[in-house]
Amino acid sequence: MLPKELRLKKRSAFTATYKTGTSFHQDGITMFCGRINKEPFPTKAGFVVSKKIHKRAVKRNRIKRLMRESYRLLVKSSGSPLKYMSVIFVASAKLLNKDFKYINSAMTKLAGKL
RNA sequence: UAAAGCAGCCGGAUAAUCGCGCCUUGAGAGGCAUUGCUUUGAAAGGUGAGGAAAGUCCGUGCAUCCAAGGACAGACCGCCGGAGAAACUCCGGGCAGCGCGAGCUGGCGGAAAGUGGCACAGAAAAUAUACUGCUAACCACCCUUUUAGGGCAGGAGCGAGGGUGCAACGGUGAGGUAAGAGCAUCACCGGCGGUAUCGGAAGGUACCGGCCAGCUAAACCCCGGUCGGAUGCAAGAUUGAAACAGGCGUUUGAGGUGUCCGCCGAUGCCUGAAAAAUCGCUGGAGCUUGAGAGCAAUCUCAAGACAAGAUAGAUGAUUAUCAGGGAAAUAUUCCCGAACAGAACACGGCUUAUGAGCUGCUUUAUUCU
RNA sequence: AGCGGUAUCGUCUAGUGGUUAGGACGGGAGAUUCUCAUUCUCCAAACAGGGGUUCAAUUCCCCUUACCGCCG
Repeated sequence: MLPKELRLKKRSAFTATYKTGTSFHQDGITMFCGRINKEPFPTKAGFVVSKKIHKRAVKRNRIKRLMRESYRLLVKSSGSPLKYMSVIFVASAKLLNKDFKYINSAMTKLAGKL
């Protein structure tokens, strides 16, 4: 789990990030990026796993937690990215029953764009 | 030994590193200000998903609004007794069905108040005798003949047979008769009613009676019982700056309260939204242990502990060892290390999903003593 | 989290205790034409799954599954 200041929380912030439109895709994870950051605040991150992916909450939570843990380790090793104001990671059905290593490699590739 | 039945338990453990939510203590820093208030908060300690948290199928509490009156409608329940706040809940008993048995299952009032339905087949599907059919005892008729014999189904009698169908107006056997029939005949069985008796009741048992009443109420309905209604914690309360919405006086066309009577609604004057924060929010019809009452559900008493409370939503990631399981195989090696599944106001049930096992009691079969 | 609704041929739908489950579009075959279109004839194709009530269930009742909606 991330500390509070690195989490994207408000609904308005989510819709604003989606509107900006820059997005990247890698191995079942889609990354939406918000506006370019003008001040050196750390990027806020949000994680989305839709109900369409799986009906059961346990499996959705598992994907979400793995993505979050991977992002946390990246922040810990290389510092918080500063380029964008916000970033959202959206999972697809491809990630069902995948382990930490698979998701971590995908997240690392995406983080290279930050 | 094998196969079953019932009741119950468990829902992994330990350690290391890196993290998150909440609570307590709170170094330090900032602001107001003058030794108090407030904001932020390093670090430490504590604590952090379930037996179903699920489905939302029932029932409660809690909250707001409407109404607080009457009648009707409506919804739900339905063998008896008990438990429970209540329940499409639980326990015990009865009855019916299933099973060799231990046991299991049951939405289990009324079809003799009324209405409706019962396709196809069948004579007929509910007022049975319209059809087919049986009968020459009786009346009528005919023939032979003489005190009777024969014919004839017109009258009359009969409800037995009619292959159908889920179902045919009690069943089987005997007696009886012209032919027959529950036929004021008989035996056994089924159903109905009465009496006696056992039981707290549902109901059981015995005897007697007349002689029969199809199925369907998860069709309408009847009987008995219960129920203020609506909305649901995104209920709702408080704080909160500006565009825009709510509260108080006058009148009856449309609208609302399940419907009707009855009651609120439309027009003029005064105060406040959304986002956000705090509360609601977890100490409870609760949990554990022991004693007592009861066949049991459950209740009573005593002691003890309380430790999720998030809000884009924490309870995680990686690694090692062990319990445990599987395979090879024999002093070891390899693999797995789970299944169903994640709190969102709380509780009582029901239903559905679920891995590897363990414990106790009981039944049946086989073998041995 | 809470509260509702729907499910019928490939698609859109009708039916509501006894039906050969009807229709339209689409598909296939044939006829008409020199060929195609149009038109005509014929054919195939469905009651979401499981259990119960009933003589009989797409229909009535219960459970499950899938989909959709409301509420900020």
